Amino acid sequence: MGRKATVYELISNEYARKTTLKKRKAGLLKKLSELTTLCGVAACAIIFSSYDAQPDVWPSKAEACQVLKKFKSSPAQQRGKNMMDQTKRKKKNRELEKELALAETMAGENNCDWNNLEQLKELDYQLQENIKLITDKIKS
Amino acid sequence: MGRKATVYELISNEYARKTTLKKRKAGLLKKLSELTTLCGVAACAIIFSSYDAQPDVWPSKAEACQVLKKFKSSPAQQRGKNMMDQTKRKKKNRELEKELALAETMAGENNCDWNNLEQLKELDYQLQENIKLITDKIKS
DNA sequence: CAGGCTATTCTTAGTAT
DNA sequence: AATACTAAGAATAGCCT
Repeated sequence: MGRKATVYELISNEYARKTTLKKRKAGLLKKLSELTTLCGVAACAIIFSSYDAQPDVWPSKAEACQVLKKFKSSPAQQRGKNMMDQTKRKKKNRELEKELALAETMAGENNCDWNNLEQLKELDYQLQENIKLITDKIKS
Repeated sequence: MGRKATVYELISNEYARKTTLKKRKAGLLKKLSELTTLCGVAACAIIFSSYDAQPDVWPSKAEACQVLKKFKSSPAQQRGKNMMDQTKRKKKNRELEKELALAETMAGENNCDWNNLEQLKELDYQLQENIKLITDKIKS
């Protein structure tokens, strides 16, 4: 009973690996949810597993709404800080390019099958749609 | 010493909130790292906090490389499953549009300041670059 | 294969430096 | 603010059903 010390390498037994993935994925979601609630931040996680064609994306839309409502109801002054920080932020854009490049890394590692490409395109489509939405709101 | 029972709501004290954010962010990163190592999946997390103009993006590029190397070295048959699943996957694309829309949710909740817009644009730029990279690799 | 159990390991709130 | 400590709380590996 109980548990052995965990060895941090790929679990060789497929059933054990799948079970652990399921359990830990749930644990991670809970932690993410707690973090957003306790600290008033917005967060998401994406997991590309071999078992599902589509990545698991968290949080659910409903949870995201809840998190962002709380974010909105927090003192406006706090959120305002970021907007006053644009100059400093712009200077960081070049560094950001390097940091944000998860997808680039995937490409660099030759992990370039159609599945990944489609996922990237889908993400890009979503992003562009939302950029439009936000731009329209700011204009109006 | 030790700890009290945790109440899962926004921590009112700013210092405590910031400290908890730091600790739990580190814990989450560790969990994410363990998950990818133990289960052979690729994963990332993004946290938009009020304290930093830019979101924290995980894993680091170095860690992503390591994860994806392991992913590559896993049996090709397993990765191949996804590629045979394209038809089913395409049917899921409409559902995916709803699931992936974290950014859309942010827009829908009127959380539409320039900071978010710039972040989305930056992400989109990265995605488009990587779509180009992958497309080129597939063509060649 | 999914769900429950529990000993054990792991995480972390509060505190001190 | 960053780091270290530690007891109490939380997550989970291996089992069992």
